[in-house]
Amino acid sequence: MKVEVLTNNEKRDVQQSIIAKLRDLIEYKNLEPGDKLPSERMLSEKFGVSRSNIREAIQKLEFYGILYSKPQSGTFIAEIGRVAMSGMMEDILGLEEPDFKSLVETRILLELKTVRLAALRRTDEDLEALQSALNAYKNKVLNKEDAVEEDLLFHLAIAKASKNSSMNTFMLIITPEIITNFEKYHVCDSNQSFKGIQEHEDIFQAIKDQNPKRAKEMMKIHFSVLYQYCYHSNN
Amino acid sequence: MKVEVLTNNEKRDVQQSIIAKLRDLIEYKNLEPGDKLPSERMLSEKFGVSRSNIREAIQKLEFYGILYSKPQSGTFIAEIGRVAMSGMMEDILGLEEPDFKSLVETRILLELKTVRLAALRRTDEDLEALQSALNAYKNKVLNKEDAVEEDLLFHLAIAKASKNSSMNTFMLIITPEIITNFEKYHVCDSNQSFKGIQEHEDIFQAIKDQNPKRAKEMMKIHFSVLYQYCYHSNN
DNA sequence: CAAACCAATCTGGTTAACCAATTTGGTCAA
DNA sequence: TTGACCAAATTGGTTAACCAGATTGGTTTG
Repeated sequence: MKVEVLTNNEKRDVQQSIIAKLRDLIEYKNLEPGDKLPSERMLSEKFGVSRSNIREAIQKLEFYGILYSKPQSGTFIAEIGRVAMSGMMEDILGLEEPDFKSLVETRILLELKTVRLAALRRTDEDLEALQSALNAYKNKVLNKEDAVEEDLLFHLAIAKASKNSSMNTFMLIITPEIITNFEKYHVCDSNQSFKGIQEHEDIFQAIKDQNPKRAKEMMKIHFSVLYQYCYHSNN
Repeated sequence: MKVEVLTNNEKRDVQQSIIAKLRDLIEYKNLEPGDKLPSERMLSEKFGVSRSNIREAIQKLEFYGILYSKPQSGTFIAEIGRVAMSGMMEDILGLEEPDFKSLVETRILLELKTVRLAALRRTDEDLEALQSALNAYKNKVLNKEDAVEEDLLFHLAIAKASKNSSMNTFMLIITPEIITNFEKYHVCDSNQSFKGIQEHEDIFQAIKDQNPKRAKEMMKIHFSVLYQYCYHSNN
């Protein structure tokens, strides 16, 4: 068979079309929660794509909890109901790549919460991790070096101390995108300033004092520059 | 070669150990951003695991933006710096499966924001989608049928109207988990009540009126039961 | 007649073979 | 000496073959 190399975008389109076909199939066959999907081989033949493509599409739907696979048995529709499944598939198909504004907006939302939770729930261990992350950041800034990474690790340490694994995961997901865009748009320049040190120390102190309100307040100040960028830029 | 069938947990452990080994390798070899990783074949031999396992681990690190693969060329370390990379890998290794409390906490946080953004940014199209989701929900409740799915789709429609693709994605990620747990712990019983209809209509009206403050307020009321469950239960 | 049993078949998961684009090291001509 | 050029090796991606467990339909046995 002719093998062709696809770009990432083409690959995504193929996957999206498979998901759409799966949705149609489920609708057409009136498959209900718990029902078994046709085998991967059959689907690959029916849709005219490779089994790998089918598997990847199924894995994506498994990630969103819509399907689940049992080894040596089959792939099944999760117990979330036909209506919800159909609607969710539609949403997944309509998902766009997040733009920078969405990322920043989400980061601010998450961090104003994680810092509050961290102040409430931090253990002494968390405090040590935060302290060392803060020190690493300070050293870099005082040496006038680029400190974006250390800045970021401090914020991730806060997410970890929040004891909320969902938010922690989401922070990890958006973080690299944020870094890339920061470097692209040179948003981070202000973070190299000495002002950042004081803000970070204020946040750390509030978490140490277990003062959630002040922690959130200090984080808000820390984000004020970002806020402006997010809501007054044309990007 | 002997083929063995692994459980999901065993598979996860293998992947985690590969990620840890990759971290050690990068540390040991002092690989920097932009550097090329050894080839998949070499790594699979070095670590004593199959190439598939290596590929999956690499794909996970690609998902978090730590690595990137160029076809017919190699896998490279992303431009996020050694320190950030090492720290993020550590965080990824330490990630736990989200507990129900984390999920609910995150959902509330997200939805109080998306409903506000939806009120600010909704188009007439969004309004139509919201209206039809609301109608589907009302019909189900009035027929005394289970309406968890329709409830959920209404909330997803709000996320979509918020025009923030990150939050929309995150809502889609946590939604199935939430449903599953709702059914397990029977949290949703209250949603079948007629009270839910009024609350949903209030939220819808606030979005229609483009009144973000009221929209958030109404959502808060809608979540008050959930709030209690989240912060006063022992689970 | 029902239940236990068994072999053929089907399934998702895994491994191995293959493909084409890219690197790379060396060669040869200008 | 240098730069264009080429063929062989390397690489991630893709396809095909294979594996062991699960399912299933029919058969046998009590």
